[in-house]
Amino acid sequence: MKTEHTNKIPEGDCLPSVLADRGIRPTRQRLALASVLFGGGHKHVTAEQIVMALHKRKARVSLATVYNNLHHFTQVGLLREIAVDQTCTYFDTNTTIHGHYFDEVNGALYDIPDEALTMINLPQPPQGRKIKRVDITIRLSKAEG
Amino acid sequence: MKTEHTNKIPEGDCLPSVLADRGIRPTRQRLALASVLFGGGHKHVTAEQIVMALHKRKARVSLATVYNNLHHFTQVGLLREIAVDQTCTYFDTNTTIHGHYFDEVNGALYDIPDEALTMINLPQPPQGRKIKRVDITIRLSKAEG
DNA sequence: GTGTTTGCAAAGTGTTTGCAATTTA
DNA sequence: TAAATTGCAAACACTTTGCAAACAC
Repeated sequence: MKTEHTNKIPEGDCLPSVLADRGIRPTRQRLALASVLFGGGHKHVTAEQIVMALHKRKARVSLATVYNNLHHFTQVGLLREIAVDQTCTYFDTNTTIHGHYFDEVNGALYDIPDEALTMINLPQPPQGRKIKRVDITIRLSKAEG
Repeated sequence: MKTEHTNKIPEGDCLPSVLADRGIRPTRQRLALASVLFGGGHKHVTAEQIVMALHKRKARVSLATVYNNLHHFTQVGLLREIAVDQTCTYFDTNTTIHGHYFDEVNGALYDIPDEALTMINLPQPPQGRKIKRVDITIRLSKAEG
């Protein structure tokens, strides 16, 4: 039997198996991280936000470990990196192709509803290359007037 | 004979007026910068590349001044910033909405032809916000065998 | 002359890395 | 016990800033 990598990630006791299925050792730090990330609903998070969330739960995980594992999770397809701007890296628990609004006024990042944006003719990659990721970001600023 | 494109920024003696039109003082450094940026065809550049290009032309402009003026030019609409990834900021002399390929193999950044990618239903911005910028980036990696 | 701009070097920011101690299987 | 993982602090790369000197008008 082969594990299905659906977009839905189970909660609670299932968390260790989420990691195990991808060949990742379920350490205390990783379980805490997974619980914050996959504990309910999709999220857009920065490393900093993760550390704060962990701290609130009294789970001490160093910033370096958070970074290492966010990248580790990304490599195995549990997360998707989002290029919003150069000052800060966001990770998205929704790994499907979809766009984001980035609100410059308050730094908020949220999904563009699928029905609000349609792309057709996603182009073929050039020779010898494959599409690794598609980033679509609509930056918002304060409407004047 | 070559026909000049219409939405190109004029060269030579016209450069000072490009700046003057936007209320920017045409200093030696800014003219050199404008000449590299707008000297022919649209370009995607980093601050580092600009400094190297200027150096080749024996025009000494400090990195700080290049950064300051790239942002200054962006503010007045001569350039558009592109969020490719967090390690480096690109500026585009083509300020219209269009997508980019970013080739992770060699760091190259180039336009997606208009006909290769079509977006319909560009969404309305939420209440109190306006769309400041649309970033569409397709990241390419090596196609494995 | 007056306000703007420049350039240097220092400071800042988010991220990555080296390595000894710890933990997992 | 062997290999993987963690955490700290130092290193990093890119960008911004403070300020005196130079420049544009």
